[in-house]
Amino acid sequence: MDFNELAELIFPNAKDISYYEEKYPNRNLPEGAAVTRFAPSPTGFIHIGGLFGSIIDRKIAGQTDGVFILRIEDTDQKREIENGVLQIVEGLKAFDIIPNEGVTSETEETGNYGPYKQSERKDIYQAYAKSLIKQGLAYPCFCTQQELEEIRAKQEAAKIRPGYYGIWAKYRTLPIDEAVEKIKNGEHYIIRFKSQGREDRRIKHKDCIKGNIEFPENDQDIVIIKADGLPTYHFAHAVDDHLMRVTHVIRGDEWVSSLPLHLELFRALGFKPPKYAHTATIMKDENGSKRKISKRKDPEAAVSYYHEQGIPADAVVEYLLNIANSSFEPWRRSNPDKDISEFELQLNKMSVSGAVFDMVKLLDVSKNVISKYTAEKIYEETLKWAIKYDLELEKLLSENKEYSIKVLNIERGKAKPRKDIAKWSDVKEIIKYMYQEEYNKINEYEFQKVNDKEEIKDILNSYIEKYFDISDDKDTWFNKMKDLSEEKGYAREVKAYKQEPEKYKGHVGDISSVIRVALTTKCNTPDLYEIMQVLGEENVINRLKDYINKN
RNA sequence: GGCCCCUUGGUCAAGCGGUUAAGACGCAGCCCUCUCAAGGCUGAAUCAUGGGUUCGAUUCCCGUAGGGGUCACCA
Repeated sequence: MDFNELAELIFPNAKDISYYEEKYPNRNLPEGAAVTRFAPSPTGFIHIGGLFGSIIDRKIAGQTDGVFILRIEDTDQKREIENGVLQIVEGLKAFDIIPNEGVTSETEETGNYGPYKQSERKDIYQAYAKSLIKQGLAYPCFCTQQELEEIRAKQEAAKIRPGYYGIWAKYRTLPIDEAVEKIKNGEHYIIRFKSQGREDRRIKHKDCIKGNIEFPENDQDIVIIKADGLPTYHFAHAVDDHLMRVTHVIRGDEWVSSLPLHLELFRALGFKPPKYAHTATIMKDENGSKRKISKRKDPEAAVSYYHEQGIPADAVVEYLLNIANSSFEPWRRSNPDKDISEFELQLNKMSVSGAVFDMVKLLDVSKNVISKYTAEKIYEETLKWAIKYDLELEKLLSENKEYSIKVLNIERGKAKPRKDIAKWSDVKEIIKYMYQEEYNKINEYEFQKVNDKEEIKDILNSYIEKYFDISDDKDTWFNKMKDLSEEKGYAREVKAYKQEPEKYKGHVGDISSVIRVALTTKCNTPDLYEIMQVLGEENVINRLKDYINKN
């Protein structure tokens, strides 16, 4: 009996690996083109960290004219959820991340290096496992769960490194004949890698982000094929990334500790290892201390949170890009209108330690992103959001499309656009009073400095009678405000008032505030002149008279 | 506990042996022909710690502390 026969017995139908090597040839890509992949498990909605990684993947591939693959790692069937793949595909699409190759829906995919779901690649993994067995680099292990636990218990008692390695690897030296006999007897087994590594030797590696790292060699005989015939992550990683001709493996830094294993696996399989880029974990600040952002504890860990809040996908992407390369922000500043695909991301400029997720900063980024949108776009996006999350707003917007766009256009579309919307859920509060039926519902007027009812009514009456003319241009309009101020004993200029406050009842700002509040109920609004223009002559007069009559 | 990584203001960070230690968010104040959102200006605020090396360390080396990751037939 020899390794060949053992391999045949275990995987009688597996093809020779040369079949796959030919089927998935080297890619014909320009020099320097990067092939990247995002390889999530279909276990739920996309996590902010997953989104972060996929943005990096997309960019690195995109800026080198390479290929970005979406592969599904569904080798743990216990953890799978229904529609898991679709959630990933749609989740990425919402952030405008479209892979060039790989899975495109629950059942479809595109590209010549598939299948892109690991559960459909069983034959491939087995072929490579068989090849390893033939070379004496893998072997069947018949340990039961209980035996494994016993080994661990002994190791713990003796205070030595736990694991399946060296003398603890019970079946690594089992004579082939005995292994064959056990298999023929129907004993359960899995396939382990026969590590050639030694713990007292060290290996060096250069990570694209972390730089030089050094650690002891791997000597664990890890499982490569599980009892269900599917591979473990480590084995699938080596086989898939080799066969898909991936050049850059970009993944979270929880994987760095398995680098020695992966490197050894690539060598044993005769593969050229890819470049690795281990990205720092996004953290959450909790009472002053950092911890990994958690799907369970932190709502903002799930990308669905941003949809619910109405934070535009562009903004989230820009914020994340900011965390990825701090040079993004100055770039954006000097290229306010360029597409982010023109920004060149550098892996070696990425932070090695995890950044605390900063919602306040995200909102600031978002505010800037939105300020560049047209009123039409804001209308469309807000409506889309409202359809899902605020039916009242949805009604308001869809019943008054033209008018709403005018409202949203106040102080917009110029060199210094208004920056008061950070998320779609802000919009309602900001524009509400511009709609008559909503205005009617509000009974609180936020009068501040001038709050005597008779004084207010007097100012409003005079304004309607002597000064208001909707066809005035802005300068004329404002001069009339000043005239009104003067008439009522208020300073024409704020400065004049500040110099001699005892001479006046207030200043022109106080007068405009009275009109502003009567018109909008609010003391803080965008430009009053523009508001009046959008409201129109009739509405302005009605609202002012309404106030006078009601009070 | 073993192994690996990390440590510049409240947060994101630039820096890569000699700097008044950038910038952004946030905060405070002032300015801006009406409030607010902006915008402009100004300000408070940082090199975890102890040893080395060096003429000189935020920067290089070692230790300490703190933080993170990882030690599965999960990825």
